[in-house]
Amino acid sequence: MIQIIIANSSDTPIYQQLFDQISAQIIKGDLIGDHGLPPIRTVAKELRVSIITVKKAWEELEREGLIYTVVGRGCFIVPLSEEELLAKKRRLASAKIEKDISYYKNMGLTFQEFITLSKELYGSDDA
Amino acid sequence: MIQIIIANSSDTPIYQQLFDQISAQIIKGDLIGDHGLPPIRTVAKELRVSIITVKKAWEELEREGLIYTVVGRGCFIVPLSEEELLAKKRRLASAKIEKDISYYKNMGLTFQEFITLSKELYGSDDA
DNA sequence: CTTATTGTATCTATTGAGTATACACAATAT
DNA sequence: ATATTGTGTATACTCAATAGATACAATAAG
Repeated sequence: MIQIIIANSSDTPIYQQLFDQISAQIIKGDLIGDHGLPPIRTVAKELRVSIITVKKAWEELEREGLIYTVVGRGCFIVPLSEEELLAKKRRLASAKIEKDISYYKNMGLTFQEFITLSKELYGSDDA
Repeated sequence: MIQIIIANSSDTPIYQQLFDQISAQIIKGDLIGDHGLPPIRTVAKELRVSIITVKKAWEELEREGLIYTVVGRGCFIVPLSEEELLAKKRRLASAKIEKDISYYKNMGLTFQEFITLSKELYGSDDA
């Protein structure tokens, strides 16, 4: 089942929060393919959010090839192999990392400095 | 002299673009301390932008301790030692990296994956 | 075929951020 | 005094995000 937490205080738009959290869960394999998502009306109601907002998030998910839609039936998670999930993850991550890095480079941060800071801040998963 | 390029097409607010570019130039040492910035009216006029927008950017720069203001005289770059500049750079970078990383972690990206992708995308300054 | 369910489309409306213009005020320099 | 520069504020415009409501389209279930 999908788990979503909306932070109205956040400066991140609600539809973006939805996309981020659901795409993360799909990519992590927490939401298995073929599994159906709840009707957007239901999601909107439970989260006390506009249908439009949910729709917007779902559209992005579909654009990323993570869900598909059948009018009259509902929205479903695209069944993806482990390999495909990994590719999706890399794709989403790369898009963001690329943008972030251009910012770091502009401020004159060298790769070494970047790595050093990242290591400190990543919370030591490993290395 | 300050060099600024405004991209109206960008989704980044103008005042943010101003802050980013000027703070970067200060931190890199391109703008030397004690040096005065042009009057905000002048900057606004040359960039064809509202004074309010420039003001907003300048306020952030002041908040970061990069410039200081004297009413009636103008705005000036805070003279900082190499060491202090480096500290500022780390501070600004860390703030952003920390936010970015929380996003990567949420999408289930391990530190190793993150490093691998970063290495590919940083454009090989070094290693 | 009828009815319920679900996604789609659209209209109207509100809120807030970002931005612009203009004018008056405060502090400093000459 | 006068010019220059920063500050403050009032007004206004645009756009993204969001909400509420209603009608339509496709599918499912009976």
